[in-house]
Amino acid sequence: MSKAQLTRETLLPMMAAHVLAQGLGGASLRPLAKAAGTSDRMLIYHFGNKERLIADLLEYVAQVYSERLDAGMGQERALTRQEVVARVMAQAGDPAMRPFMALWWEIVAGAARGVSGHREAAEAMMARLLEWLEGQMPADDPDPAGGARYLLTLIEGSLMLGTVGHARTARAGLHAALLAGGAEGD
Amino acid sequence: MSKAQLTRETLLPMMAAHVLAQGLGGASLRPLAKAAGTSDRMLIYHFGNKERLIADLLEYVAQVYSERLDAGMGQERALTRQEVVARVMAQAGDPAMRPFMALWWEIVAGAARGVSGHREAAEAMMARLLEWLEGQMPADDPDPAGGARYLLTLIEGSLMLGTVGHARTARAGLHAALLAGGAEGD
DNA sequence: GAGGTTTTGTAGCGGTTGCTACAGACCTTG
DNA sequence: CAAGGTCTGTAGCAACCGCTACAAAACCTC
Repeated sequence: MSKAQLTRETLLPMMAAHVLAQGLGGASLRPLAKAAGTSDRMLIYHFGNKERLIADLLEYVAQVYSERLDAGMGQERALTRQEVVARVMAQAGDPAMRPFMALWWEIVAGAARGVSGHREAAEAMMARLLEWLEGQMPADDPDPAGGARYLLTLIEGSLMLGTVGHARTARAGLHAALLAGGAEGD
Repeated sequence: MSKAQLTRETLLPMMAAHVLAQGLGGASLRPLAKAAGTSDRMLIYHFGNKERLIADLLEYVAQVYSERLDAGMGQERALTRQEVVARVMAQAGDPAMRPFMALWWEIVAGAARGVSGHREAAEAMMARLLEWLEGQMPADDPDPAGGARYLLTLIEGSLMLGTVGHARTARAGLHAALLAGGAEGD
């Protein structure tokens, strides 16, 4: 075990880190291999071709994302829908999440173009986030299932507007959404 | 005028068509030039370098998008917020819009990575759409400005979920959003 | 230790990338 | 017609792309 053995499982985390930092666009074999401490030759050997490598890599990223959500699962429920949204937006706005958000939009773009593996990964991540959101809905919520879908739509719209320079618009949108029938003024 | 003269203005539309069809990812000089009926040599001559070319191209796309919104501006206002959303979603779901949506997510991804020109183009398009939405709000809406921002957030979230295989989730989210305090059942 | 399979390094192929050097065509101005 | 700028075609550079041929290690089994 003096030399770290190189298998798909040991390779994927290091390549995922590289893709998070550098983006999917520039994810070519040689830089990817360097980040994982191997050669392009070995990546092809282990994954067959680049297309399968990227698909496997995204599947791995989706799985890591799932596990991270599970880790944050334990906390007590929020009391209102606003609070649910505020928590998620705060977490997504965390600078540590920036590389992940950047990768996320690349995955969405790939899904829109039909690039193999992208839609699957994105779909899995959204399904997981939806499930998590359902578990986070206030205990007295009249419609937790529909509400979670509603909040997911709002949240993702807000995140997109935020990355595009319209954070202000998104904030106003959330405000109008969640305080429409609410108690607090302003 | 036997030979079409090649200026930035005549080049941009043809390159925009190519990028809409093929995506930004594979937008390299030679294919772009071929689509525009020139050589890579001339593209560099007219735009300086690829970075500026893409930035100019996206600016042009944003402008075309603006004009298209203006063209659809004339119709009478919707009567309810639901109707506004339904119209926009129907238009965005039109197969003719698919290439544009695919390009859109690539622009968002570029904006998230800080690629030059992407954030500007995306911001302009969202600003334009927001303005358009404000003009489309029902005449009796209690808060047209906030409502437009709210609907924009919802719509963009729905579009993203749709391209990622979660159209069903988006539909449920919209349903929960717009019929929550509404009058009509189902 | 022989034989066979699995894993790895070296080198390179044909193609594409953004960009440039050079020269010739063109068109305008004197 | 000459001079000088604007425009464009040809050719090519150095770097990179995904991928492969070949051979040598490393390993496991008998």
